[in-house]
Amino acid sequence: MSRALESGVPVGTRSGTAERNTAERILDVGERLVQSRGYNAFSYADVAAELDVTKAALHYHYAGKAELGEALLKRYVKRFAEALAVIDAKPADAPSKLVSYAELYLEVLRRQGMCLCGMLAAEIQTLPEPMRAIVIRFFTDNETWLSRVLKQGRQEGTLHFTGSTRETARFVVAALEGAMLVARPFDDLARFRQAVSSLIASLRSQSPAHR
Amino acid sequence: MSRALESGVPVGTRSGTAERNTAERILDVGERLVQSRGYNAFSYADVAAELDVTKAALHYHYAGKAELGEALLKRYVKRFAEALAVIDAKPADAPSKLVSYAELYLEVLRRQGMCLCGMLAAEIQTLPEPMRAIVIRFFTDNETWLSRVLKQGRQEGTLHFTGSTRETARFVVAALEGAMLVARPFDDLARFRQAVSSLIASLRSQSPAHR
DNA sequence: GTCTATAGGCAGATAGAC
DNA sequence: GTCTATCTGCCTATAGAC
Repeated sequence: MSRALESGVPVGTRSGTAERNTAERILDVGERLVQSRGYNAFSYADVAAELDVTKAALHYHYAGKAELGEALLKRYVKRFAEALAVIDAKPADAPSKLVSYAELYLEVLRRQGMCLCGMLAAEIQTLPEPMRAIVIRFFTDNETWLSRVLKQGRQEGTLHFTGSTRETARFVVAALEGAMLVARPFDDLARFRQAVSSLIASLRSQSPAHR
Repeated sequence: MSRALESGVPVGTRSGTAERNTAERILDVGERLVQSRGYNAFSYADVAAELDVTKAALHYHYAGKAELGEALLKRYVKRFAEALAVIDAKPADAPSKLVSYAELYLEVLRRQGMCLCGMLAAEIQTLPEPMRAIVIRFFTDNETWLSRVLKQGRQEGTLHFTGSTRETARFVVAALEGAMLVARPFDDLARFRQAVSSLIASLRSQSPAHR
């Protein structure tokens, strides 16, 4: 399911001569830069240099930095939702789905990146309003998806937790985002994997009250 | 213990006429700005305007932005360590210590801020090397402290977890940093508190293998 | 210690030619 | 669609007066 998070090339959007839509390639570079350096530490000049075009060309495709940020954020959120749909398509128990879910994050981390929305969450106070709204939406959508998985796990008897499914879903999102955040300074994938193991193990274990 | 994280005024460092050391007040403002906006989104001009001095005055106290960043980071780490010492000073069971620990984060969040090192972790790729080293040190020190608390909890029988204490300590740090990160876009303290509840509840519950 | 003044660079953005 | 040229503004930083 990691495919869905990579830079897909929809055949129907190929232009006549260009190898790829410039608009799309701008998003690719911008997304990677924001994920590695942050929204406030990347510039039109960075993107332009990497694509070997001028800043003016970027402004043709995206009016300003705010619009570019909004566009790449929208695409990221859409792709993430598609990745979740892929997980849903295949029947699996709840713990397996959680592992698949964590692997989406792992794929991003592998490319030295932070979850785009996790990065933007840190910078939230400096973002244009439209971007803020999408970041918030990303988290609530993830919580909703996880709530369903957790509910399934509770019914299956494969997962055990004391709080509500919504509350626990929020905890899962927080734990994974935090695991990425902390793993990056150490440049250590193992740190992230261990955190995922601890998280899933804690959701498999049972409360003393239930014994 | 939240006191230790606020702007203390060491009496011995008062100057003759000034109400406070300017150097210290610069750190206060800089710290708050980095915690709310990030290292890359705050400037000497911001700090100068807030203190009603010129940028040149700031350069007298801290040669450049990198030195200012390093100084406020060092102070933050030192204060955090002091706060942990305060928790240690009073005998308490492991779960209580975890609650006290989480309250350190809550105090920061109350002021609309992100954990300074969590914020800098997001921006890690753009930071000067000396700052990176201190951020990493912050996390390892926290893990070491938490490892002791978790070990205590295991011995007391108040905490249960399958992985090693070090591994679980890393999970706790990740979960708390992530809970702050995600709570901020929602501007919702309750979100953070719920995540803490879920975390501590999951550490109190027992693995099926132990039943 | 703090100021004024200024340097030099890069940011985001626009006009208009091709 | 992409370019050159340019604008305005803010950034970090420094020199030198007080």
